[in-house]
Amino acid sequence: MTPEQLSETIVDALEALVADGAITLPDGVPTEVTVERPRQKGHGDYATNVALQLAKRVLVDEQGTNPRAFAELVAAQLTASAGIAGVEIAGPGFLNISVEAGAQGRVAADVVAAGAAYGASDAFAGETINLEFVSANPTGPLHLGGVRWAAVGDALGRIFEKTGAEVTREYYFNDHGAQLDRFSSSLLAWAKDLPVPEDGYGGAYIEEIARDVMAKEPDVLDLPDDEAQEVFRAVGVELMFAEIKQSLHDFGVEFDVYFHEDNLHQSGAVQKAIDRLTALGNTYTEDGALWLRTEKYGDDKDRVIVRSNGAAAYLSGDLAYYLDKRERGFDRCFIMLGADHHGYVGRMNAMCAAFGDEPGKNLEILIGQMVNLLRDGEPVRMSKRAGTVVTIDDLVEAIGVDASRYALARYHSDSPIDIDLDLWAKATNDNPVFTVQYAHARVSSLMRNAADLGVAAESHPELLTHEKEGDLLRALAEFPRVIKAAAELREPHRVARYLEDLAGTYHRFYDSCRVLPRGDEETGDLHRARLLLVDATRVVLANGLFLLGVSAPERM
RNA sequence: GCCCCCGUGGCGCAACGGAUAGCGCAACGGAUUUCUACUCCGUUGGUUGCAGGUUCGAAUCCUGCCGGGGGCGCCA
Repeated sequence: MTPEQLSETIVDALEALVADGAITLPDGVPTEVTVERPRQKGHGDYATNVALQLAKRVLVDEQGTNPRAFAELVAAQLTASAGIAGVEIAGPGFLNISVEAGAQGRVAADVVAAGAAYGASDAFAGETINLEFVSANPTGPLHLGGVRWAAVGDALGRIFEKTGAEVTREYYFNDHGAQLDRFSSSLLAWAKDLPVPEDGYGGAYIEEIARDVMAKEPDVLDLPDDEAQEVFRAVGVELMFAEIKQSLHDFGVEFDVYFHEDNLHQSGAVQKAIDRLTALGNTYTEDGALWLRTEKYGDDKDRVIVRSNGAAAYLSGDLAYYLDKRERGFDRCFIMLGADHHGYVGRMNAMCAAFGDEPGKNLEILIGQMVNLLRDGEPVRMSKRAGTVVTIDDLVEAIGVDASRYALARYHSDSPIDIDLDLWAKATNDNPVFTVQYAHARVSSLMRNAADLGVAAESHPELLTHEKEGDLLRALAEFPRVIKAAAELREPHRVARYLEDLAGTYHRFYDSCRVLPRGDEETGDLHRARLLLVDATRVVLANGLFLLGVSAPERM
């Protein structure tokens, strides 16, 4: 019996009590109730706080009651329900519920039958979601700043898809404005053997790109400087686009849309967005510049969108981009940024409201704290100007894609993280990604052995009565709720933590429950039932790793 | 000065307002010649930064303080 099914059973019990006239619920019977796994052993398989939640609103004989008295009524009704082995009242009015072994054991067959689909739900069905993440400037290779969201954003996308949403992954190239002048002048400076310009970019990649541009356009240095710089800009940016896309592809992240800021300016979309906001009365002119009334919608102050020299300010691109997404039909637009951009949250939400939309719903901005790398216990320092940049490719080269993605996705994005490269490269149990992948390999090995012995999995739910079998079944039943919570809270790390728990639970089961027959022992139903449980574990480990974009190896 | 995030055993972290705050590592002591030992069991270790408040119930919500990280342009 899964928590969802138990919730239904409890709702049915409440309805039966109402139908019998035992209680009155003026606000109606809830459609679902909270069912959780008790932390403490001895508190049953599941616990619910319905009695505490509803006690204030329930009437018995037209009178109010207290949580414990109400709990007694629910417990009596529930005890008579199918699949329930026992109910105890504890503390202020918790109901601790034990489930019959047969009802519990069916989970294994359900998981295996669902296969890759196990864990899916319709919690976000009908939602059209746009996820914008990474969006690093095309003035250099992808560095560590954007990498966290590459892993977490893609995982979140997979989680939303698993809960029924339609997801578009999108990357915004800021290929408009002064930074590209700095990029192209840096390339030109290198080509002409001049020092790195003020505010320019340094580093080995500038040299590489400049060389590549010169290889493609051998006569570039014969042109006047301004024309030469234009060639370096056009060709250099194309090369950067290609390199960034390749890095992301190698990282296992596929974007559906690469959106170019420059298009918004060329197509008139920026002007259209500004006109829209002006029509809504949310702009004004002062000191020769055009301002957006963001303060009116909760920002610290108003923001310039067209500078007094006539140039569009950076925010104007964001206005047009947001409007474009909304017009493409996205109900929910997510933008994932690093902590160094948290100052944008206020103006972006205000911008959303200025269009008449609802910040937090139509536009949701997620902030991820900083990532640092540790090598030999020492932080790896970065300087963009000196060119000592740690790139996504450097990270992958050091620990591989699987460990990189797992390491970035296993922490709450509100916490800054230090990635210890030595730890994440280890093949031991203190490396979390190893722990989970190893469990999958161990399970796969067992399945192979079973096939060699000719033992086939079979469902015998009533035979799975061992304590460790119960632990494993309950853990497997938890998976859909973990995914749902991860989606609702935008917290993919919950999936990783769950998998680590599951791996531990499996190891404990494995240690005390022999699965395959030994020697010339005859194969029995318990062997087959346990093998089904092992297969179910394999399914959940594989499905969970998939959500994180991490491979599930069959051998290690 | 203002804004955002964080503060939980020695270390790294978890816990959607619920019960005796969990997990991994480290430390100590055991099991087991193993269906992948890259395993399992046990022990030690906490006033959840501090002080108030809300609640039947607070690590979690609110206020103030202390400490750490990041950010505050008519740059992009």
